[in-house]
Order: sequence, then structure tokens, then C-alpha cells
Amino acid sequence: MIGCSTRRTRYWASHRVAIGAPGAYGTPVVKRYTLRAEPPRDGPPSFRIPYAEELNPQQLETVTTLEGPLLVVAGAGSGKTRTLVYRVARLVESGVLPSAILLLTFTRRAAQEMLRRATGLVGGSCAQVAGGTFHSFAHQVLRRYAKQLGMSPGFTILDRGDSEDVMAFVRSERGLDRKDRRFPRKQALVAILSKTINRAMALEDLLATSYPQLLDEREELERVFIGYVAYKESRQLVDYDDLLVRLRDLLVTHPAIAEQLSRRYRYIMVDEYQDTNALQAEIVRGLATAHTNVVAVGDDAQSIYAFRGANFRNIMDFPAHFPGTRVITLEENYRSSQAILDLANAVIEGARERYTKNLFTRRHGGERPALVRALDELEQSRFVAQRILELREEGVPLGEIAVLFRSSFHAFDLEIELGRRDIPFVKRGGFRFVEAAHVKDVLAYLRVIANPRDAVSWRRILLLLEGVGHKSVQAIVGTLAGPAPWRALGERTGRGATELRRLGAVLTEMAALENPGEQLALVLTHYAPALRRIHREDLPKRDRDLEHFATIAERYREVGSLLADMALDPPTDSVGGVLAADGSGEGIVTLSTIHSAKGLEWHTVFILWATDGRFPSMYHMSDDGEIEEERRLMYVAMTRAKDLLYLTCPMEMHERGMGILLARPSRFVEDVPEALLEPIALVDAD
DNA sequence: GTTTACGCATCCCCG
DNA sequence: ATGCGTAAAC
Repeated sequence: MIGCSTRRTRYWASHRVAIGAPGAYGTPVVKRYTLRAEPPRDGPPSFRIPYAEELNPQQLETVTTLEGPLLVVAGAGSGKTRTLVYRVARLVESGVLPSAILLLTFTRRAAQEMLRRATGLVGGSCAQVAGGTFHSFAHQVLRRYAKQLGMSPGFTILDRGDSEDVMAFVRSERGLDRKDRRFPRKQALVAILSKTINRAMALEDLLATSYPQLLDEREELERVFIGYVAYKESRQLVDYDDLLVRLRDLLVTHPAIAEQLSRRYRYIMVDEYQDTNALQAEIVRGLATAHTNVVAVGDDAQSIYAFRGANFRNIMDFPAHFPGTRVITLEENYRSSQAILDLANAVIEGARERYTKNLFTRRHGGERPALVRALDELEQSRFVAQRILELREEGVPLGEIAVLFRSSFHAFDLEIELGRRDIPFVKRGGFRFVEAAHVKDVLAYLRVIANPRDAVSWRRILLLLEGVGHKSVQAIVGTLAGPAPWRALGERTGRGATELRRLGAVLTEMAALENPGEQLALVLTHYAPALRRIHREDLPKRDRDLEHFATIAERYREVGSLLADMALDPPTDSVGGVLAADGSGEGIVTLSTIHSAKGLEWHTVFILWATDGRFPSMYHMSDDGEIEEERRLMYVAMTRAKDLLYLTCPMEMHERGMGILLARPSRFVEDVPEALLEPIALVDAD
């Protein structure tokens, strides 16, 4: 059973009924037979790994407590990943089948990395361990049980841009896009709906607390959202939130399936628990019906995804949902020097709310973190680039250096400077290449083959045709039917008939192929003229992107998994500057948003734009909760550094519409005792 | 019905 | 600075 969550679940289920979803009524009563958990086995197992020698007492307790609910509050750099890796190894060494372990992480890369390390430890393969993000796990389960849910296994996953397209369509259908009618934009609509779902709030309550100016529009908003849900439902479209909602609903309305899943995954571990939301917490509870072997690992001081509906109080609530939870706290930091930790601790101590632990380290001393005041952004870039070159001279490999920032665009100028000085770097986070218009176009062709009812993609590829606009698209999409609707395209007459015939032909040819690489080759040939006609600027770059995409596609044997990965785990790295002539093995500099740097560490870390207004960002200074999240973000950024930490602070900010503003250092470092920071002023050589 | 040029608001973090 | 909706031109 779903335990203590039953009442709330019912509320949500009936809330869904209101917007046209199947309800939770008539749930059959299932008799339960509890199987004993494994192990115990006969006699104590013998372990190859000397756990007690390699782990501290708290880590050891985490690793050896195999049964029952466990909450691990793990501070930054406290060996959290290491502990999880050893726990997987311990389970396997204890005779648990790898396929009975479920490891839910924030990115798929994190899961893969942990399993790789666990495999190295136990000497056998941990590849059978189920792992990934909540979204990818939900996708797998929904595909497997699609039939019972009345879904096609080939359902299409909408990314945020797709969701916005659908929302814009529904919005204009209701005549809300006229200028005299003030109504939220598509991005805002998607954000509002998503928040009601991820925070489990009624629309009215969300509006009252977060969007009071929209209270008068409540009924119209509700109608738009109903339209949005209906549009998706009739076309086998599933957005990110649907993946979680449908998995949760599956667990509630199909107890037999929940039981089956729970018996299959006897050992569940959830990483980064502070960044899960109410819905994800409910999924965890729904999976733990046949047992309570759930480990939640997280750090309330590192919660940085509230904007996505995450709630760090999930951590505090965990013991209430799982009676008998053992709580273990990891407070020893193995990563950072004392000087860096002192600063980070001082920043987090300024928070309104007390967090659960204080970090300490045995790495006493260390160089004081520096606060570098630069005149403007150009000077900041010059300082960072020059300092990186000096560090390299001093023997710090480029791969051990990272530059972190609040927002992707904060690094634009630095990227130019690094390129000018031939410093190789990779940028993570921010704009992703699958979101570029030309890549989305190409993906749309593959998507209509996989799901012929995917109207979002149909609209996209039809609009590419010359002489076809919104009205014609509407008419054509209305006539599409059956399992291979592209066959009918050639039969249309009038404007754009030739183009449509060409499109019909290429889709027919594609449908006959199985291999994603071959399908894509056809698309690229077909798409080339449209690309040149529509996206005139940056042609060479766009060509390179598509080539890049082709090499990715060739790695897949099946289109469905290619499309799912592009939506759920898209490639984020875009290599800029000069590629490392990497005979040296010294790696390349990492440029990353702080969000994408979660869980990583470097010898030297630069934090750009530690300027009030940029960090904390101006858009997040209105309410206390948001400021607190910015503070935790700063804490996360600082605790990525092992030995050297530089905060750079340009004193001039260029703000849209306001010209140049004089600014102060971030309030988070201004409030800190002076002794913790080394102030540095920049002086020009000439 | 389709395309394009122009004024307006909006700029982040992400699966 | 860029992308959106809207109005006038093709």
C-alpha cells in the first residue's frame, strides 16, 4: 500500500479527473503475501572488500545497514558518492542480484559513474543494476506497462520547448493571443501548470501565493490547461511531468503492478534527495510496498532546485513516512581545505533557517579564498584567463580547474577570452544543442515515424514547406489518420502539392528502415534545402551540429531509445575554443553553471560575477525563499573547490534598458567576517 | 493564405 | 541584444 500518503494521493487522483484523466475509482483489493527479504542467508558472507578500513564509522554504518529505511544526511565532500558505491558493492557481495537494486540519481551520468566504480570494486559487473533519473526510470516502466495504461509504447516525450508549442497552440485556439487581451505567455503557462503538479497545489492556491496578479484569470487558465491536457492525451504525447504523474498513478491504481515492481527492486537508493519534489517522494513510497529497504541520501544545505518544485523538507519528512528510519549524518569533509570550508560555513550560517549539520575537515590551513574586484567584465575575463595560464605553469592540470557561474550567459565574454588565448575548455549547462531549431526540425521527422499521431512534430515539419503556413498545416494535420499517414500526403492538390509529395516520399522511405542512422541520413538529404532557405545565418555551425547529431544517432540501434535519450538525457557538452592537443593528458578547463556542477570537484574553482544583482540574481531578490536558494547555490559553488577558490566581482554591470550600473560584491560574501577572504585589487601592467 | 517587417517585452538555473 | 505576436504587404 502507499502507506501514509493514501489520503493525499486520492486528492490528486480526483484532481486529475477534473481535467479529463481516468480516475482512481474501483481499485481492486489485493490480498498480500509478504515474501521474506534477502538476505539473510546461511552463515555470514565473506567479503573481499575491507570495508572497515576504507570507510569512516558513519559511512560504514550506511554501507552495512542493508535492511530497512535509512536517511543519510551527507554534507558537501563527505564521501557521499563513495559511500553509495560501496553500498552497491556490499549488496552484491552479500548475494543480492544486481537487478534487484534500483539507484535513482539526478543525472544518468552520475548513475553510470557510480556503477562503473562499483563494478571495479566487486570485480563483477554491476551493469544489471537499474539506475538513472526518476524521469528515465518512469519512462522505462511506462513503456513496459503501456498496454495496461491504455498508452501506445511509442508515445512521444515532449521537451519543454514542445510543451510550450502545445500550450501556444491551445492558447491561440481560445483566442487568448490577441494583444488587447493580457494573458500569460506560453512559457509562463507551462511553468504555472508544472508548479501546480510538482508542488501538489491547487491552481487557486498557487496563484494566490505566487501569481496574485493572475487570480482574475483563474477560470480561463483552467480551461487552457484542460485543453493542453486533452491535446496531449489524444495524440500520445507525454511531457516531463506526465512521466512522473503517470508512474505515480500507475503505482496507486494498479497495486498488483506496484507489488511486482516492489518485489523486483528490493533495494532502493535515492541520491540528491534534497532536490526531489512531493511527487517523486510519493513514487519512492509507492515503490516500497513489498519492503522498506529505501536509502535516501541528501544535504538540505545543497537544495538548489526549488524553482522546479523541489522541496528540501522532503528530507525532514522522510522519517515520518518510513517509521523506524535510521538517520546517519556524514559531517567530515574530505574535499576542501579549512580555509575554503570556513568561508562556505560562514555563508550558510547566514541563512534564516538552520541546517542540520556543520562540516569539519582535517585538512587544516590552506590558502584563503580570494575576492577579486575587477573594473568590469572584460577585466574579469582577463584575470581568469591569465590566472589559469599561471596555474598551468605551477603544475595544476587544466582538467582540475573549473569556472562556475549562476547563469550560462555570465560566461560569454570569458569564452571569447579563452578562445583568444588558445585555452581549451568545455562548457556545460545552459543552452543545449538539441534545443536548436535545426536539430529540433530533424528530430521531428524521426518522431512522426515513431509516433504518427505526434501532431507537434507534424506541425513542425509541415511548416518547413514553402507555401505552407499555419492554416494549411491545420488542414493537413486534420486529415492525417492511420498507422502510416504520410502515404496520403502525395494526394493533396493545390499550393505546396509538389513539396508535400516529396515529404510523403521521404517519410515512406524512412518508415521502411529500422536503423536510426540510415533514417537520419535520408532526413538530412531531404532537409538540406529547407535549412538553407530558413536558417540563413550560421550555416556552417548548423551543418556541424547536424553532423554531430548524425554521429550520435549512429550509436543507436533503435529509434525509440534515440528519441527518449534526446528528451531525457540530451548531450550537454559543447566543446568550444581549441580542442586539447591532449597528448599531455592534462585535460581541459570546465566552464559550468553551478546547477550542472553539482556533485563535482576541482583543485581550483573560479566563481564569476560574485556581484550583487547577478549572484544573487536580480530576479530572485523579491522573496526570502528565493534569496535562501541563491545562498545555498553559492554554498554549493564554493564547496566544489579543493584547494584554491577565487570569487571575481566586476563592479560594473550592464543591465538591459538601464545602461551601466555600479554594483557591490555579492551580499553573501559582504556579510562574512573579513578575515575569511583575501581582498585582491587588479592593477594594469602598463 | 502566406510572408515579412516592425514594435514590444523579456532575458537563468533543468529533466 | 533576441524572440515573440501583430499588422501590413505579397
